[in-house]
Amino acid sequence: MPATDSTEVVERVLRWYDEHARDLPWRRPGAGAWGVMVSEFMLQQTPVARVLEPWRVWLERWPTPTALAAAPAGDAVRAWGRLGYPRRALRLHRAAEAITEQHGGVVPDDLAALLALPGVGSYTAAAIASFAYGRRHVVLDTNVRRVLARVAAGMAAPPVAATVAESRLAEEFLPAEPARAARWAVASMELGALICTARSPACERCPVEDVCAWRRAGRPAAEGPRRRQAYEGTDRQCRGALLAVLRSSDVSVARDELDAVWPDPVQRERSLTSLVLDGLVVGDDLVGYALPG
DNA sequence: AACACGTGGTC
DNA sequence: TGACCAAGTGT
Repeated sequence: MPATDSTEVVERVLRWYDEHARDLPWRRPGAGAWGVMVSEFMLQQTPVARVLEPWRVWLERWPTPTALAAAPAGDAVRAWGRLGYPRRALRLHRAAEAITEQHGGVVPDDLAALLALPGVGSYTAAAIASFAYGRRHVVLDTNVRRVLARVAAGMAAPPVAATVAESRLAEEFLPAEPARAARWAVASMELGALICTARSPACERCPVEDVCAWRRAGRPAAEGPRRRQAYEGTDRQCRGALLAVLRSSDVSVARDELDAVWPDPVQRERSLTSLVLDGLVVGDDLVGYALPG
């Protein structure tokens, strides 16, 4: 058992959530499992504020997995807009095809079937099963990892890579009753997103401040600085520049038009090749380049 | 295990 | 002002 009284923490966080939950569109009853799934794809590494509008447009245009599967993959990539990581759009499209062909057009409700879908990893599978279907699963995203690290372990931040200890801890907090477990999953995420934030946590408004191990220890700083990945001048930035050209064009784009947006020819070639390899771009120097039909 | 993979907002 | 951060996945 953790030193922290998990039952008490869960109880208080659920009560806090009752009062402070954001009214996000994918949390409304009408959103459906597909609405939840689309939101989870869009929210991978992307802030809520930037997802709201693309999500609304997406669901209006493709209300079901089957509707999306019937559209060209390029339409999905274009509709993804500037959310970032456009491979997610491609994976979502491929997942919609798989759901259409293998699951009768219905988003699966069990972990194994969800995990088999492209772009669905352990977090997203648990999130869909929990949020859309009320199943009991540990939903361990960056918010929950941070909340548990602080409340129970007294650390400012969770380990860089997820550990079995974290999963075990999360399991101890998970209520036995499925509906309550699902509620805890979304509530603990919300606490991490609104109160127990990475930068400047609002402990004074936290429902579990007085039992938080990190708060009690005087909010000690994190261990070492985490080195982050560079972006400026990388292939990622180059790919983004190339794809931006193709996103904004309805017709095939000539090679020299792509050459104009990135100075280094070697990196440009490498990036374009990787985009084609990913399936985000189709074409060649002869016919030009475009998003996949 | 470590790295690739976009983009934009914040302090 | 640039470094950090945002509901991860795939290799």
